[in-house]
Amino acid sequence: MGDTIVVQLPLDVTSKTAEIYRTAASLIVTKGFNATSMNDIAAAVGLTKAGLYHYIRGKQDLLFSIMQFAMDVVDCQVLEPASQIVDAEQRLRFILTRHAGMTDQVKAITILAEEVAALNERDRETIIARKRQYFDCVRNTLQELSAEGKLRDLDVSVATLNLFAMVLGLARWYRPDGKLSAEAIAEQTAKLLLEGLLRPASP
Amino acid sequence: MGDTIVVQLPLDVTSKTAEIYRTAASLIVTKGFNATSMNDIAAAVGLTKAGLYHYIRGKQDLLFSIMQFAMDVVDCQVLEPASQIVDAEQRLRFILTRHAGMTDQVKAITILAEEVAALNERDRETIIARKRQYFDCVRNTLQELSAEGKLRDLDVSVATLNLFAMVLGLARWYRPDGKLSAEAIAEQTAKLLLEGLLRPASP
DNA sequence: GTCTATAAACGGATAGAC
DNA sequence: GTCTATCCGTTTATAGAC
Repeated sequence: MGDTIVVQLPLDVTSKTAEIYRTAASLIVTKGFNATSMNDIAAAVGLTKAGLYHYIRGKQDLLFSIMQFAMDVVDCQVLEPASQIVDAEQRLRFILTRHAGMTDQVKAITILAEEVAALNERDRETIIARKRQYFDCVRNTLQELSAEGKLRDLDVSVATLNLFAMVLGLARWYRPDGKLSAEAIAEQTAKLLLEGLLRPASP
Repeated sequence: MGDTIVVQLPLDVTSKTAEIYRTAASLIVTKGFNATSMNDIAAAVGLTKAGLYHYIRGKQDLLFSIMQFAMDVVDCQVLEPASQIVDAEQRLRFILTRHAGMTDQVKAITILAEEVAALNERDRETIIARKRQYFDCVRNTLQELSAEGKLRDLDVSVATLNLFAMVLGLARWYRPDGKLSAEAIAEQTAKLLLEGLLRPASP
């Protein structure tokens, strides 16, 4: 349970572009997309605004790229491994702890949750479709648990949305300098959710 | 349990200013504060930008007023009645259902949670202080429950933050035209949280 | 690749007529 | 109270030199 997450990144982390994405993501998380200017981003990576434009097509495009990157991470770190777990309860446990445990490392996931409104229509559809895959995975898992009689008497869709609200909320208030480690918080959150969702083992 | 919430508003709802607050709040919730221009707000209330300035001092001031209004509602609809409930478990139940049940009516509460960064320093301190009162009320309630042995083995602070994430998240995804009523969703959410937080009754 | 300079548009806010 | 017109700062984005 205390195993380190080895993030197999779907992008060359050493490239300048990747550095720009990471820096921009960090700024956007703290200030919000619209309050973050290209000047801010350029300065943070040690460039002028014009220099920055050598690497990216525009601000909209930058946001979309960051979100695609975040979805890539979710896909290969959570969704793909989860899909290979046959037992629904184990799968849910894995998704919760894995996602919660990633929050301090991959800030871009917060952007995925909060800045969809800033995308243009075409890009928004793409991102929403990818997010829906994640949502459906969790929703189907709860559905399975319900069929197995393991779920409490809850509406599956509402429970899924509630679950996401709590897990995505982590990135908002978590501070690396707090008294609890990211792993400890992830475990606490997973515990609270699992107790709330699952019937107590009876036999 | 199915009783209607009679909102004793701390502001004259019929005034033009109140209409501006409501309209602006609605826009800010969907587009975000920085992406909402004074032009957008003016047009939505049927005025020009200059006309709008007859009613409000500026954009920053508008945001602060909306947040103060939202906190007034929370105070007199949730916090004040809750403080008169002596039993901690009953108090928690009340806070959860009451807050969750308000989400479709008072959109401004979402702004309270998401746009604090857009405030100037002085106003931000005021709002954060008022929010802390709410947070502390819930935190103390969980603390009491813990002392009574009714709480599961959870970190009280983390549990409180998790609780707020889920409850505040409601306003983000709730749609009035969905298949479940606001009350039903509020009940579901409260149930999930209470089962997750409290030990099962043993005797 | 990175810079200076600048275009073009938009934002918040105000002056002053009616 | 509401308007037209305008000021001024900021923003995204580009042109073109080095």
